[in-house]
Amino acid sequence: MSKITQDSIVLLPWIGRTAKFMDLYLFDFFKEHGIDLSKEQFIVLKYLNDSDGLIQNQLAFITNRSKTALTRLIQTMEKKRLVCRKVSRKDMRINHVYMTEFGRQTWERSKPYFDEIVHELQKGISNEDLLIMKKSLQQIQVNINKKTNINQY
Amino acid sequence: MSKITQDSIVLLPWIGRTAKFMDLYLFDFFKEHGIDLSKEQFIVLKYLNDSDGLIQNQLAFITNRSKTALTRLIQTMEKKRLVCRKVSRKDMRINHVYMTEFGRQTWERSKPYFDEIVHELQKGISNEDLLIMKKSLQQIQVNINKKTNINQY
DNA sequence: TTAACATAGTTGCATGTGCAACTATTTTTT
DNA sequence: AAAAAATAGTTGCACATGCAACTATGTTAA
Repeated sequence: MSKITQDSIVLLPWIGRTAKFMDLYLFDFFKEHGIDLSKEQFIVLKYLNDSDGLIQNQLAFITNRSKTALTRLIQTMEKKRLVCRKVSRKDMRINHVYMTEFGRQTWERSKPYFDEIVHELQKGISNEDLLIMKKSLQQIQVNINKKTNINQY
Repeated sequence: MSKITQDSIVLLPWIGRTAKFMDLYLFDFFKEHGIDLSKEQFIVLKYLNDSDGLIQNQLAFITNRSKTALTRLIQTMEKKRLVCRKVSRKDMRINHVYMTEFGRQTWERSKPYFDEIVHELQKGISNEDLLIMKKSLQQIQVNINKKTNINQY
């Protein structure tokens, strides 16, 4: 006689677990093909490819992370020679982030693999369901944002 | 004339972002109510509440993490006096993990808040869509498992 | 029985995350 | 002009994660 309410379905753990698995899979897949790149680093390259020279704050904002996390991410990427930082001459507080030649090459090599994985992981899910899922994920984010501001942008 | 294919919808980043936001929100919500507990720690308490004295390997398996990650997680929780470890007398390689009294209290205090958050975050999503989402997330995990074994269980 | 293998857990190293507090710089206010 | 406030980025601290290599213990095979 148990009543089936909406709350019988608890998505929270499923989403986290799936995200973790996807990240690992992506990382390993890149590695298998000789690309040393995490999902986060890939995303940074993606944005820099669209508009090179973004400042750290902007990058933090559009990639949804704290400025601290971004600082460290860029540090790591700088060590790997994927990007480099340059202080703005107009405002010495600001750092612009640029792709290196190696960064651009890495981006171009990795992009097809990324697309392949996206395709692979979404196999067996109808287009309709994918849309529902995206819509629902957005709804969850709306629900969260109603309550708090996540980052210290 | 762009063809709308299944691949036009790229869920991968959405899932990761949503998961991150949810974790943060949960952590902050607990904190607001005087509970110092991460999502990961909460989940460990959940399993220990169901069957106290699980061994580390089992805990790693059912919580989907590497034994390394679990070792560190338990270390942190031991520092906080949420759990304690006891070496098995039958097999000295094995550690059993037990809830402390404080751990049990913390679990019981946090559970209602967790349920509240689940309810809160899923607001505005129909039961039907939640089911579709769960099914799709499972499908993604199946797709990944077809390719690799994620952890060193 | 001793050598080989298997298992449980830990440690070093690398990655990613956020908050609070801090420095440096620029802008605004008084 | 000097003081106050805002802004960009960094650093210390804490947490979480995985892989490879390692220790200790237990089991199995030669």
